[in-house]
Amino acid sequence: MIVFMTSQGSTRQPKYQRIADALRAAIQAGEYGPGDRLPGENDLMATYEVARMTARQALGVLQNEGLAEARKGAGVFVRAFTPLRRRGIQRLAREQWGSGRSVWSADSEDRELVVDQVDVREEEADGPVCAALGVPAGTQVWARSRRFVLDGKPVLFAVSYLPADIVGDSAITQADTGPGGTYARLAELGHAPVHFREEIRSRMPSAGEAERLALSLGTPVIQIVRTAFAEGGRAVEINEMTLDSASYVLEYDFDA
Amino acid sequence: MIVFMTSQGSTRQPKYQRIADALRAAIQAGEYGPGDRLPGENDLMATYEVARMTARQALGVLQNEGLAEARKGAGVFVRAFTPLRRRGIQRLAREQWGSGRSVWSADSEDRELVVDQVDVREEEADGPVCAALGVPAGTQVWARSRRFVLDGKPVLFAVSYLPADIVGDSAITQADTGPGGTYARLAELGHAPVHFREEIRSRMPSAGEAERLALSLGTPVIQIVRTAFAEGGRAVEINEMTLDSASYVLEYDFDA
DNA sequence: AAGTGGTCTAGACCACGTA
DNA sequence: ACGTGGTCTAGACCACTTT
Repeated sequence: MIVFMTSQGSTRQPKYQRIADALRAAIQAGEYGPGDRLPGENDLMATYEVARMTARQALGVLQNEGLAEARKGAGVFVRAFTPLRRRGIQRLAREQWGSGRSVWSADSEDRELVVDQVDVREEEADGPVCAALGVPAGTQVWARSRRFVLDGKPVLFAVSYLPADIVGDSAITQADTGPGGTYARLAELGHAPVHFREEIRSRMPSAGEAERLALSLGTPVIQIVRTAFAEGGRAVEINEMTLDSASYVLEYDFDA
Repeated sequence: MIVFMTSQGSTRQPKYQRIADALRAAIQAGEYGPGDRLPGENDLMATYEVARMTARQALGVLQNEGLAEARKGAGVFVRAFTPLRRRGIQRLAREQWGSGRSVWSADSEDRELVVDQVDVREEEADGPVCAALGVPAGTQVWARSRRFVLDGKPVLFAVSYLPADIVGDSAITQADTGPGGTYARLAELGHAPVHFREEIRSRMPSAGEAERLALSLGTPVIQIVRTAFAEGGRAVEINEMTLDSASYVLEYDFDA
């Protein structure tokens, strides 16, 4: 006689969840450390007497939680995390860019940082950018995009928009903006940023974002939209950044 | 003659991805608006001539991206977003809690906010909490946990820890901390917070977190760990918050 | 060459929401 | 009552990595 044991059989949880729970518990108990290989589909099929698709689903749960990572032909492995600390307020202090240092140098001490996929062009601003900059629809802006790769792992990409009428033909229109970066140049042009606003969201990446940041399954992105304001309240830059959430901890320090 | 078309057949993309791409494009083109029902498993099986599991996988992609949401017995629907704006710095200004208002009232103007699952207890602090508070291992702390439900949707839960020796038997040990909340009480006790640090991470929720916040698939959580410092630099509170990323936009305003 | 995960089929029963 | 998504089986071929 065949007993067809559905999920109701002895517990009310689906099998794949119970398998995922067991693996998750083993990871958190330290039985599998960062980088270790987990039991694969075939192991789980044997151990738990389930079909391939069910074992697969269990491993899928852990990947979607960001706990594990599959490598084709090799196995499923426990993920390791070593996030960067991004000090939101200090890194933008006038002393940073005033002294000729890059804002980014504050985030990645003694790690190899490569800037990648640089693109600088003049274009017509779209709706949301116009709204954020407070300029009429169709205004010309300079759009600067680039990607940051740390120790071989892409961690962030960013596009910043500046109204064309204030950047003129300064180094902001070049790939290399020179010492102190965009903000130092804006200061020379008489539009030094005096105030910043950062908006933070988190969501799952689109397929394109996942590829550009080499994200594994179960990794959200953090989106930061920064507006820089000059004296008088005019918005002089919008910077739209997309970060690998596994690579970053954001920090904001402020007084009551 | 049967042509067995594998993923290599005419394109190099898997079928389920092509189906997901088509649906995603239709959503972004506005063919399906927020709340609309997408074609279901049976529709996709017929339209694309695939097996149930393949149609399912395609719909799974959209859910994991946070674009769609399945309702058992009903269908798969396009998700709608209307995030709250949480002004990280202004909401903690002394005037907020100094004037007897709750810090939370700043986030949710004219929406129905319910505080839920309140639990206040004295306990021994664990490792990470001790490190963050700068107290020796095993120190007694008060742990205050609660959940916030906005218009029927849980949006956040938080646990805050305060060293037992400074809260004494003040209202901080009660479910209701009184006008101005914990920070106003700390001020009365001579430990008014003068400085805050917020650390922000994002990741996929555990199963427990997903349930407590009623998160659908493909929704990350944002974790904020706030440390409040009194005059002299002593940490007087750690607040560990877990937010539904679909319900929040964080904002930080500061000067250069 | 052997083993791994990735994709896919063609069935099945279930719990649930809606009509 | 019916259609929906949720779970599950028992096979199969593929591309990939490792040995």
